[in-house]
This record gives sequence, C-alpha cells and structure tokens, in this order.
Amino acid sequence: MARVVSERADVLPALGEVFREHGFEGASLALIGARTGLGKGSLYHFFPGGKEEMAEAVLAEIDAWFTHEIFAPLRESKDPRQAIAAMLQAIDAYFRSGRRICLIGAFALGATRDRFAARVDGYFAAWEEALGQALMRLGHRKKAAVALSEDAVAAIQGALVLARARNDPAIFRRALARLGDRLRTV
Amino acid sequence: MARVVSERADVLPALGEVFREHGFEGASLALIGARTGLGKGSLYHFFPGGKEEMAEAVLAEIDAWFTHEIFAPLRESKDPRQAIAAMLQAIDAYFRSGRRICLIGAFALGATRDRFAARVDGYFAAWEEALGQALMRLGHRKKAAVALSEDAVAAIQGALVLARARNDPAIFRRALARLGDRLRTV
DNA sequence: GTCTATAGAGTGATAGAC
DNA sequence: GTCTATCACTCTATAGAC
Repeated sequence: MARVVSERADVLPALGEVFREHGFEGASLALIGARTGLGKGSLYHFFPGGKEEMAEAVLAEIDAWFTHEIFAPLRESKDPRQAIAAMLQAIDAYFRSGRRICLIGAFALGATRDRFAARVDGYFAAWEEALGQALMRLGHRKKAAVALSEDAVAAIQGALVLARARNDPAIFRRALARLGDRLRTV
Repeated sequence: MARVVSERADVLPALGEVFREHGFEGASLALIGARTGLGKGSLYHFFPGGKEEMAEAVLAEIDAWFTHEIFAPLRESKDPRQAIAAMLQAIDAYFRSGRRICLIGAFALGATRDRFAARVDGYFAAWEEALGQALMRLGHRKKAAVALSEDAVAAIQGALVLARARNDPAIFRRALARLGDRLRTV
C-alpha cells in the first residue's frame, strides 16, 4: 500500500476550494476525496468529526491567515495609512481580484451560519475592530471609525457577491479602488 | 382524499423561504414537501423539472417583484430623489431589516450561480441600470451614476451578508442609512 | 511488536426522480 | 409510494516507520 505521508494542514487548501466551489452541503465526501487525493480512511483519520470538522479546520486556517496578515498589521502598524493600503492590496490578492469568494461570507448566508456561528461572527468582528483601530489612529473619532470600518467590510463582501454574480472581476477591483479613496479621507 | 386546490404560484413563497434558509443543495424534497404541504406527486406535477424548476420559478418571481416594485419606479419616476428614498424603504421592508437574506445573492456565491447564471446576472444588471438612471436624472454624470449605483447595490448585498453573519439586523439598517446619505449627495 | 497513514468495501439512511 | 443513486460515515485490512 502506497504511503504518501501527508498531514492535516496539507489538505486544507484543497478542502477550502471544494467548500468554496460547492458549499458545505454540496461538498460531498466523494468530491472531497477526489480533490484532496485522499481516501475516506485518510480523511476520517485526519478529521474524525467528518465534514463538520473539515470545514471547521478550513475556517480556522482562514481566520489565522487573516489575523496574521490583515488584522495584526492594522492594529499594530505605526503607519495606519500604509497599513490600510496594505490591507487593500492583500485583500485583492487573497480574493484573486474577485474571482474567489469569501468562504466565511458564503457560509454566513446559508444554513451553515448557525453551525459555525462563532467563527463567522468572530471573523467579521475582528476585521471591523482592527480596521476601526487603524482608522482612529488615522485621526477619525471613534464613532466615525466604527461606521467607516463596518461600511468597508460590507463593501468588500458586497463586491465579492456582485463580482461573482455578474462574473466580472473588474467589479471587485473598482470597489476596492473606491474603498481606498473613502478610507484615505479623514 | 382531501383536494385542496392550489396552483404553482401559491407555493412559491414557501418555496422561496426553504431555499433561503437551506440553500439549493440543502433544500431537500422532504423539507420542501413539509413546508409547502405538498406531496412529491403534487410538486412534480407543478414543477416537472424538479428542484431546478422550483428554484427557477422562485427566482423569476423575485425578479418580477423587483422589476415592478423597485426598478420600474427608479426608471420612470418624475422625482428621482423620491424614487431612491422609496427604493431604500422597499428594500428595508423586503429584507426585513436584514433578517432576510437575498436569495439571488446567496445563489451567486454557490455552485448554483452557473445553473441560474442568466437570472443572477440579469437581476443585478437591472438593479444597477435602473438606479443609475435615477441618479443621472438627479444630476450625476453618467460615469458617476454608474459608479454610485454599483457601489449602492454592493453595499446592500454586503450589509445583508454582515447582518446575517453577525446576527444583528441593526447592521443592515445602519448601512441603509449611510447609503441614503451617499445617494442624496449630488 | 506499535503506531500512523492509507485504501476501500460495506453500513443504513436519504436523496431526487418519477 | 417506488425506484436507484448517492450520501456521510464505519470498519477492517495493510503498508511501512519506528
């Protein structure tokens, strides 16, 4: 029996893509097996909790990525203006200029939202909080910073919906450009 | 056998709610049968094409509602300022202040997007076009009107995602209020 | 020998189609 | 209601690393 040693973390990217493309319900184990190249044995070895644990692991990885790459810089940077510009650039890259959807946003709209409520809520709460901090250090008052960060996160999610709905990544890029203008104005 | 005469159109609201709550894949025929009160026989009598035809009929009904209640007034009203205000009010009512998601937006994010591509694309295209017309009559130049309407539709979709993600309808109402301000400024 | 990664036949339940 | 396909999942077996 071939033994291609792998570990849990190795299959998370493929797992994420399957969930992105088919949703939680639509991602069958057959599909997951095909895309990860793993049999059910391996899958259940890595994720004894089945599909739910697989999705949870994917969400946790996304959360960790955003925390490290986006939220922490927003919170800690000495230069909030630069941190916000970096956020927009990282977001453009992460979502492949609108060709890739936000798995957490997609989960939020489905019946999956309640199953992963903590992760879904926590992700957006952290994003808004981190961006709000940067905006305050940029000179906004607390109320304005909260409103603006809520608006920004919503604008990104909405642009992802629209870009995919209309199958036009340019929609996402235009939205990011407008958002950049709005976030630069104090 | 009781014969409660009903027709296709009667079951569309219930059908819409099931798809909203469970998504296309998650809405099983058992669930649909329970919520509509119809057996599989009746369902296949009304919708010979099965689930796909059911979803298509729901999308068509939503499209018709928006065309009549939102898009047409935006295009035809003599008073674009009032038409835009009416749009925001109708949207708030339709989405129950953020407690109800946009089925078309949800479909756009899933694998269902390709299946119903024409409806999904057409819905958002019509919305943007209608709002853009109202904005031009309000005094915006074409480019600004197009950008602003794209921004507005995205803001609404994003607010729906966020409101549901964070389980807080107030997010949606705040977003609509900010959007109202932005659309009033020429 | 033990342990971990693997494969996949087999389980009952439930899916959508008709 | 009946059909067949497919679902998530279980379980046994096995290979190789120690």
